[in-house]
Amino acid sequence: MKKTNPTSSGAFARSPCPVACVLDIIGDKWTLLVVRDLFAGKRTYGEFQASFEKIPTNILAERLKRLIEYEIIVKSPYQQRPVRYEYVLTTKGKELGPILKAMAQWGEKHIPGSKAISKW
Amino acid sequence: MKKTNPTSSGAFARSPCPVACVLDIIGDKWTLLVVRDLFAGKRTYGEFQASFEKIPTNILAERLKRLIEYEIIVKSPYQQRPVRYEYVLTTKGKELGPILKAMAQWGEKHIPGSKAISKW
DNA sequence: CCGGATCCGGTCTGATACTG
DNA sequence: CAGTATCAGACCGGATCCGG
Repeated sequence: MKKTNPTSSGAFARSPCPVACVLDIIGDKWTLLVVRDLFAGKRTYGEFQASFEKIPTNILAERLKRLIEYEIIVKSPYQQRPVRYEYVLTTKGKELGPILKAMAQWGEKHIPGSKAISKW
Repeated sequence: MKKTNPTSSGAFARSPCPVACVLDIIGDKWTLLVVRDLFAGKRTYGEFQASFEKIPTNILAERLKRLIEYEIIVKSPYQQRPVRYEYVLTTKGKELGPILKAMAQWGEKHIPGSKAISKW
């Protein structure tokens, strides 16, 4: 088993452009939304699912795997019987903050009605 | 005829989160790549197509339309007989610069081998 | 119940061919 | 050169199913 290649990830892997490479990792509708939730303090599968945008469960599971592979988050049990997992941003993951911040600022300025959680 | 709904755009339009709204506009593999090219000085359809990542022609045409709708770029003829068009960033479009810059910085730091064009 | 895996129809992508 | 048309296959998203 090699790839299963979710979200056509890897297409730009050899691009010399860092923007293209980054888009290969986070360039889809859902990934950054999960990262946003992590910045907002959410940590569990259920919390991600409960977000306003209603990410489908299979997509969420896939994106979490991807984020782990890229070492943007780590998964660890925080409770036994029943076992529960939490997802936490790594240092590398936290450094995505400026991207989210830039997006939020652009959105707040150009999309009426949007209001940031200002927690990046 | 209303829909054609490219790239499932509009799904997050009513989200209160600016990040989600922005991802609705630029949250796909190709859109920001075109914007990147614009920042890099490219202006014509052919120049976008010639980029390293080889965007499919139908996708390019669709994304350009979207960017025009969102007033991120404008299209105008710069030559007659034969007529030639150029695409130029609006002020709103240029303000996407910080997002690209943040992505480029993250990419340069975390993806070995990538080198920015440093022109944001 | 919670955290996911699986199934499946419909939509979108992307390669190629075609047109002005 | 600047797109439009076409079409198979990949992917999304909703529903459902399953293990602990």
